[in-house]
Amino acid sequence: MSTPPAPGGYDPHAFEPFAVTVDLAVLTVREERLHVLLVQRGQEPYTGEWALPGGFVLPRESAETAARRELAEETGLPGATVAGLHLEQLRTYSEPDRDPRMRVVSIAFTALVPGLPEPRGGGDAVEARWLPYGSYGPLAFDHDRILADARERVGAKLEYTCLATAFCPPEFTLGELRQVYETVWGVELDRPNFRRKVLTTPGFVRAVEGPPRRTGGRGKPAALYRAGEATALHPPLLRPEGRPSS
Amino acid sequence: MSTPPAPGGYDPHAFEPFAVTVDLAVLTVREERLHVLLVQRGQEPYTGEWALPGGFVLPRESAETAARRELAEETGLPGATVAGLHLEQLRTYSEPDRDPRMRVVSIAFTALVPGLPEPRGGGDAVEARWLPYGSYGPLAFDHDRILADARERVGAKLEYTCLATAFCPPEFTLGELRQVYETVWGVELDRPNFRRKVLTTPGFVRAVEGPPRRTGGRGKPAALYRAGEATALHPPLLRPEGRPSS
DNA sequence: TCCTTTAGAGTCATCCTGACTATAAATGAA
DNA sequence: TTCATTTATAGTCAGGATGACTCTAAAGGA
Repeated sequence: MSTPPAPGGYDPHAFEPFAVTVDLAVLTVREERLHVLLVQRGQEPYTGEWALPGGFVLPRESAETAARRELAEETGLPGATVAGLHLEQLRTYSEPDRDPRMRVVSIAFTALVPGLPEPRGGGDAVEARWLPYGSYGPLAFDHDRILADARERVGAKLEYTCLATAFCPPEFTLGELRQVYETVWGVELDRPNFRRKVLTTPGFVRAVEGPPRRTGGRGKPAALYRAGEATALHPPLLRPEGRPSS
Repeated sequence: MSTPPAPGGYDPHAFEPFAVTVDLAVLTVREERLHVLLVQRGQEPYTGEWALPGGFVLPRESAETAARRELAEETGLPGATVAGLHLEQLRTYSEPDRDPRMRVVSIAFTALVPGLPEPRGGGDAVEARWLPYGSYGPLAFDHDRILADARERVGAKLEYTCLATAFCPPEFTLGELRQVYETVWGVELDRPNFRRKVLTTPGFVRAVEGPPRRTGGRGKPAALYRAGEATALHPPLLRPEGRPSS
């Protein structure tokens, strides 16, 4: 028998309840390093420690709605930014003792973002910050595990989807796009080969009209591109060797 | 604020609870068709309709433990079979109205199995059966959606993992392995090319010693193989064209 | 005995990739 | 000013992987 002790009436309060939360692994590339959006907890348990943004799903919300709400609350990122964010479900963590308070099942999401404004704390979070991946002590709960899963998933998706453009601003150079791959994979890629692959994959990127060029960098100015309409990479762009998961 | 109305005390009964369930998309290949393990519901809601096996996660269980328990209960499959089954989390479905009774969040799993004994009903299930994918009316809840997601995921994983051997018995012919790909993808593959790809991928399959051969089939007897130690396919075995999702 | 079916060996042209070379256009240092 | 450095971008070339085939072997069924 699998039904909890509420045979016919489904009394929602008759059995020990689960809490359902969402956690967000929001990743970006800054200064050639992978960065993670973390918040400092303002409540028990793990008060003062770094954790992924997230929180309880409310009674009438879907998990994705809750994820956007919590992200906006805890990081103060602009509403339009959060609304337009591409969220993807990572997996659900349900070990019985992952939260010391009570039984909490957490649905984890991953989001990839280009450079964003500095976040600020809010809601249950004292502070919110971009930190380089791995540059922090152990996170609260099982959030280190979630983050590792997120990184692995993102690394894999870069191979066979056009997801890398999500890390870039609306207009970007091929060098910036290559940086995304190099940073997430932790390898160096051959520039001409990368360029060839991206440009010969139909719909991966679209050249921006006229010859506008990138300012600021060291070398020769680069042409600008926008994300194309393709979502999948056929054939894929495989990372060299097995994964050297930095 | 995201914390439910239990600021300091975490009274588990103080707010409207969520129920957490698991649902299983168990797939196999039978007679050149993809089959799904379904149960006929013995309880409200959707009494008498076909649904995925599954049920409530108990207070001290992880989702995966619950999935195995429910599968054993509802289908009567042998305990050893269920224990050794490779379960993979698919995703979690959390739309507020997906269950008419109350708020239910369901963690869906996918399992790939070789030919298995006929299941029987049990627990909340009146009956349990293998049905050809798509050969049934609408399923209970959002289970059609879950099943479609499972098929898509499995099709994708066949490309870049060695997962196809999970559909095969311990010893199998390359023809049987090819059938798995053809059935899940809904395409025909060139036999010599498929053979070359499988045999030149290190660790995909291991030839069984001595020249034992397959009985029963029409044509020339085939050599037998076992699953190798590899789990990933580098480079992948891509399906032809875009997905003709049957 | 043939026809059909499947296994399995092998060929060939094409595409894709990794490794390189070379040139152009910017910045910063000497 | 000049040069070294950095990055972008155009090519080349060989080898590997793939798709489309052909051919032979070995079984069962008509």
